[in-house]
Amino acid sequence: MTAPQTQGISILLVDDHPVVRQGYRRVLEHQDDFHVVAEADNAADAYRAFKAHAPAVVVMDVLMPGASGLEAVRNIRSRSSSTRILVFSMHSEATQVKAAFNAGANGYVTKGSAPGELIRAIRAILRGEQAISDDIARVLALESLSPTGSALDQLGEREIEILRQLAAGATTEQIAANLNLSMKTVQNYHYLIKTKTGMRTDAQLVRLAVECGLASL
Amino acid sequence: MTAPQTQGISILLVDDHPVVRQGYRRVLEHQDDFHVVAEADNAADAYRAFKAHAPAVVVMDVLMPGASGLEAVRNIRSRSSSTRILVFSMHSEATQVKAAFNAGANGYVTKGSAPGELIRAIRAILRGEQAISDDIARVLALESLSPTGSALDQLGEREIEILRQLAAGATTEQIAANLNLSMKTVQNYHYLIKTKTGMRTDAQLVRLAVECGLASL
DNA sequence: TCCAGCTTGGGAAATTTTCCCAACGAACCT
DNA sequence: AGGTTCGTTGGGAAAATTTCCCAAGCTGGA
Repeated sequence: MTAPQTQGISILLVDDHPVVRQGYRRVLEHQDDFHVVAEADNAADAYRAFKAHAPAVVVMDVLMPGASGLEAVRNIRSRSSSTRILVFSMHSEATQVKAAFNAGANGYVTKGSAPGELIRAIRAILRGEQAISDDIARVLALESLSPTGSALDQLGEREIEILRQLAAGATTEQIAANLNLSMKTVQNYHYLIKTKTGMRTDAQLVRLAVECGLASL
Repeated sequence: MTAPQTQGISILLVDDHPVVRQGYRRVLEHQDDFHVVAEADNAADAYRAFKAHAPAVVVMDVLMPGASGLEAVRNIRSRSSSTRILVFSMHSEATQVKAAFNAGANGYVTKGSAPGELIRAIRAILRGEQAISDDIARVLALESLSPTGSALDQLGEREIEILRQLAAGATTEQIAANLNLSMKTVQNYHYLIKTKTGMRTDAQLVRLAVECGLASL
């Protein structure tokens, strides 16, 4: 079940854009000891390819249609704790990065990074380190300086779930039905979420939810 | 001011992600007569590179930080009507595609397209045709079948502007101040927009605005 | 045990939403 | 010209929601 080490480092490459995969494949195979053994363009195929090839490293874009890439990261991590998973993404928000590491990623590199950073990150996670690209490091560093963590830290589980559904477009009535609550309770949560987060309009709440990775689109 | 034809087809490649540019460069230069003469990673540099190299074709990602890529398309088009501009984008929404063509693009290909489609599109626009990738064709075809065009088609200018500001997170009061209207008028627009678009919550309005390219994130 | 914090909801005033309506001007058609 | 449509701007009034205060049950920790 562990990856073969005899002929270099086996890599599974996951991205939904063929051209982007070509770019990464080229960058990766420029390293003599790297070998892309499989590609996938969605989360389900990624998991299948992982089981079939048991690669030493999974390089994955978390932004894919259908099932979330983070879902795939979680699945892979639950199956193998030794596989190194490097996430690359368009996003450099701290919440996105944390979500990736929570899901089991070993590294996080933005798509804007230079090719060399990707290589360095892979070598780092192969040594057992955690790797992030320079721009991510800057974002996280700045965030750690600010007294306010993620806006979600101040919210309870129930509040987060209601914020998620609000951002998804659900009405108060639908949320109440979904969670078996009275509309009154949902209204109170709605208000509480706004005051706690300092958002004044529902539109701002949606943007917050998206920033925090609670909602997409 | 026109591109030299003697040594093949000169191409300017614009994308903010270095690795993505590498992927495209590889695909493009696999064609003997294609030659990438310059790259740029933002709208301003793209315009500068265009003026410096006068490429026959500009291949550009419209989704870039800072100034919109569409802005750059407009600038280039206003300077040269003979330059062929191929837009590629993550998005396949009809409104995005129309916006690109309105800005002066000759073709539109999604990043999810196979490399061959990109090549075909470039050859097509070089012949003076308009080119779109298969998935875009499907989206536009379906849209032309449905009686409802884009959700924005049914909205007036003022309504669109108010929707934009709502989605951006502005309060009724702020919008009224921004547009020199009474709050009552803004409220009426807000309601009218919801009924016209069939959206029930403000969160759904935000999602609609994002889908239509009125707002980001 | 007691406190703190999450969860759940009632109550009531303040505010907004909802839908009705009217008026003005511009564009368009005849 | 005259008429019609449509976008824009707002008033009014009932309905609904938001806002804020309060309380009770529950859980986990000091």
